[in-house]
Amino acid sequence: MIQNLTEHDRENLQESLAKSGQKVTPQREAVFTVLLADRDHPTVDEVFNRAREVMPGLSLATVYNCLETFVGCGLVRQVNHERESTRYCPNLAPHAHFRDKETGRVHDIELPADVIKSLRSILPPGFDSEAIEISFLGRAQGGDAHPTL
Amino acid sequence: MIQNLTEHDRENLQESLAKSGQKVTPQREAVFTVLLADRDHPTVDEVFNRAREVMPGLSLATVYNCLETFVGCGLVRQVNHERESTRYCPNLAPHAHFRDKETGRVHDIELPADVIKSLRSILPPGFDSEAIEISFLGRAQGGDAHPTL
DNA sequence: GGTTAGATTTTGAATCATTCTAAACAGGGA
DNA sequence: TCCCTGTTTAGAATGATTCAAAATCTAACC
Repeated sequence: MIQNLTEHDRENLQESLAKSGQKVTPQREAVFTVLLADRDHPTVDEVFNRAREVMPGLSLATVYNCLETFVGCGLVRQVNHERESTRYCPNLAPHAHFRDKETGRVHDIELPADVIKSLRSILPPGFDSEAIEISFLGRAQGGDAHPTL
Repeated sequence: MIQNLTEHDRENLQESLAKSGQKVTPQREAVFTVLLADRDHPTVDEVFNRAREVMPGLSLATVYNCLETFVGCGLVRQVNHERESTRYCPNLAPHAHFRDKETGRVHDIELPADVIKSLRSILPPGFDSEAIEISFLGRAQGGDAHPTL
């Protein structure tokens, strides 16, 4: 059941693309819609399959292209775990990831500003960090206690 | 210039392997020696090339095997950045990684216990974490201010 | 309406790190 | 010596991702 984009999301898409001189296309809209529909950090393949349901002619390469474009204009983040397939996450707020060893599912963990600050403070002088990535590996009980948002 | 293992390192190798019922072999010793010689987080290929200098017949598959074995018995850690080749790190103390955007080099950053604790504390109840991975991305000035340990 | 330029999409081939497979090898007991 | 088991080896296979080139689309201009 893939809903259409809300007015707000569509504008967000259109503006973010415009900022880097790019346009909204039906494919990009479809891929973006899929990402927002289920925030379960899908792989490219999962996005591809879901988007196909609504746009059967869509090609895998296009999904790669769209996702790369979105990452480029800051609409989504990549999530990697070791060398497994890259996953995609439309949550823009600063957050860490928790990967469940058993299920492989990735959960978002809110990241308070003071924790970020204390992390940055461990860098010796001369190290300028633009981005921090934090991921936990372990077991999450009661899977849905903290929905995968 | 690849030195031999120190008495201490050799014992460490031998004991760690023994714990999981495995033996020291010339290949494992060579690979381990390479890892300790330059702690610059080499890729498998780099390890392979360095180890070849001292053991010309060594095969790439064996390097993969050795490194996997070492990871399995806790002698080394894998370091991943996005989907680039996996790198290997013989630093066992808890530490974060800082990846220099320009050079691609990875630096170890000491990780104080209290920072680890504050990180663990952001996990909602029900999330049990066994491992945390932290990596910074940015620019490190004066490359060797904090040697790659 | 037709034309052109530029971006976007598509298909299929290519790449590259890693894993797998099956055969050769080594070394320590029986 | 002969097994047994673990290890190494070479090469094939895998799988995610990227690339290349042709096809398509869109918007702007005439």
